This record gives sequence, structure tokens and C-alpha cells, in this order.
Amino acid sequence: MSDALDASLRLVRAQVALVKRFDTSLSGLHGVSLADFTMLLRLGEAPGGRMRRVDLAEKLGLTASGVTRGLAPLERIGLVMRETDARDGRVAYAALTDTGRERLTDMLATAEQIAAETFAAPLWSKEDIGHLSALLTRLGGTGLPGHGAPPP
Amino acid sequence: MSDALDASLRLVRAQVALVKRFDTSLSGLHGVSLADFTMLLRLGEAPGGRMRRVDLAEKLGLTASGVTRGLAPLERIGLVMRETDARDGRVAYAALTDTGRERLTDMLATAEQIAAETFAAPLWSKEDIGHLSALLTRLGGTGLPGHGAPPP
DNA sequence: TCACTATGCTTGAGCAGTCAAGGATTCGTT
DNA sequence: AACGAATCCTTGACTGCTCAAGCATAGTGA
Repeated sequence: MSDALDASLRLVRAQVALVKRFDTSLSGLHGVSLADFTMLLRLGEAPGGRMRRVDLAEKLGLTASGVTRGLAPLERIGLVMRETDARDGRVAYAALTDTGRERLTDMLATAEQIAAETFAAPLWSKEDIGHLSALLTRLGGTGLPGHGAPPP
Repeated sequence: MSDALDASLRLVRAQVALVKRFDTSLSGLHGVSLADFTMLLRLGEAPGGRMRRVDLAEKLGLTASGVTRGLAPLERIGLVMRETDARDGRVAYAALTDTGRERLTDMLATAEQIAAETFAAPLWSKEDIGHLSALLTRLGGTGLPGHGAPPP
């Protein structure tokens, strides 16, 4: 097997393990999955804490229906609310509620801790993490900005 | 957000994109998913082309029931057959059929090509691929051997 | 103005995996 | 020899996503 295929399969494997870790902690402490957390995080990053659902899908690498299904429980428990657009009747925004913002802060702390444990020294150096991130960014999954050197 | 959390989320994102690529080509050309292909590949690597189902689960990072469900369609289409153990009545082996072996060869060629395209020069150097692989191996998902330098 | 097309979103059906429970078999201890 | 614990596997119920279809609204060109 080539190195490229080997790397591909390792990537799949590593992700499964990583997601499992995050899911366990996040659901234990906050009752949300990593997917839920990521949704809330991207909403939190958006101006006004709100996005069109279709844009959220793009940013998450999901389909529109995935967003509909994923947001439903978050709306039900009051972390996210639905807002409409006065100009365009087709559009529905997803917006963080105040509760959602608060809870997100706690979740973020948990997620940061898991990430820190996962990439802990001495096994992982700061350079390793940056390098991994850069390599993964090359693999794409459009929707996220790179973080390498800006063009000259 | 820390670099560690950023890398974690990028890993998830990159995997989704990668899996989508493999799934599209493999299912188009051979009617199997990446998960199916990986199952067959691991079976093919095992001595005699057969493994206990529980060991296959371990190697794939799945649960036993995931293997049961995943193998079912492969048995149905004749790529994998079930074998019993004369010594231990609890055990059921999963074994590649002759057809399975042939088809696996073709699938492997396809998978190699996707991998080669994904990690094509000039964006990716041989060192990049090796480095990525090494970093991912550190992230674990036990069951696969590392491929770094052997102990002194 | 009015059809046609494009966009945003939701819904039904289906697939791939999980967990929890259960059945069958084996192992270990007395 | 026999009981209890452990192992291997499958099954039912569920989750979280996909695709395809459909509905409503908006934009476009004759």
C-alpha cells in the first residue's frame, strides 16, 4: 500500500477516535455532541451570533437538511432560536440565544481542555500542532480559512 | 480558540471531505463504500484472508455489531463468507471469497489512485505525506502499527 | 404581467454506525 | 462435575447524517 493511501486510512481512523473523545466529554458535561458544539461555535463566531442556515451548512460541511436536523434539538432546548429575514422570505436565520451563548462558553472551555489533553506535551510540540493543522488545511473541506503565510 | 482545538476541528472537516471523495469513486466504480473497502482490505491483509469478527472490529475501530452490520451486505453479494471455528463454537470468522479477492484488487487500484490524486505533487511532497501519517498515528485509534523508526 | 428558473428550507426514506440486551459457548474454580 | 463469569456474536431501538422530492419565495426576461 502506498504512503498516500496509508495516510488516508489513518486520517479516517484518527478522526473516529478524536470525535469519540470529544463526544464523551461534551455529552457528559453539557449534554451535546461534538457536532452540536461545532454548530454553536460557528454561530458564536458569526456577527450577531446568527447565520443563514444555508451558510452554516457550508461552513460545517453539511447539507442544508443536516443543519435542519442538527439544529432542531438545539432549538428545542433553547440554545438556538429561529429568526426570519424581513427582506427575503425564504431565509431563516439560526441565532444563538443568551442561554446558548452562556452554555457555549462552558462548552468551549471543555473542548479546549480535551484538545489540550489530546495534544499535550511532551508528545506534541507547538510546532507539531501547527504543522498538522497546516497539512489538514491543504486537504480542504472548503469553508474554513487557511492559516498559513499570507500571499507576498 | 487554541491551535489544538483548531487542529481538532480541521481534522474532522478534512476527514469528511476525504471520505466523500473515496466513497464517490469507490461506489461509482465498484459499488462499495470506503468502509466496505477498508473491511475487505483488512481481511485481505490477514493470514488466509480471514479473521475473527471481533478482531476485525478492533482493527477497524468499530464495535462488534458494526462489523456484523457492515459485513452483511458483503456476504450477500458474495465477497465475504462466514466460517466457523472447530475448536471454539462462539467464534465466527469472516473470510474473503475468491471473488472477494479479485474485486479487492480492483478496488485497491482505485483507492490508490484517489489517494495519489489527493496527495499529488506539487502541493504534497513525499515528506509531507510521511509527516502527516506520523502525526496522525500519534493521535492513535489503536489497532494500527506505527511506522516510525523502530526502537534502538 | 407572467411564466420560468433559482434559492432556501423542510420532510420522508434510507443507510451506517452506536448502545443495551440477550443467546450460545467456553473457561475457571471449587 | 457443575456453577458462575467471561467471550463472541447478533438483534432491536436509536442517532445523525445523506439524497430526492417538495413547497414557498425571489429574481429574470419576454
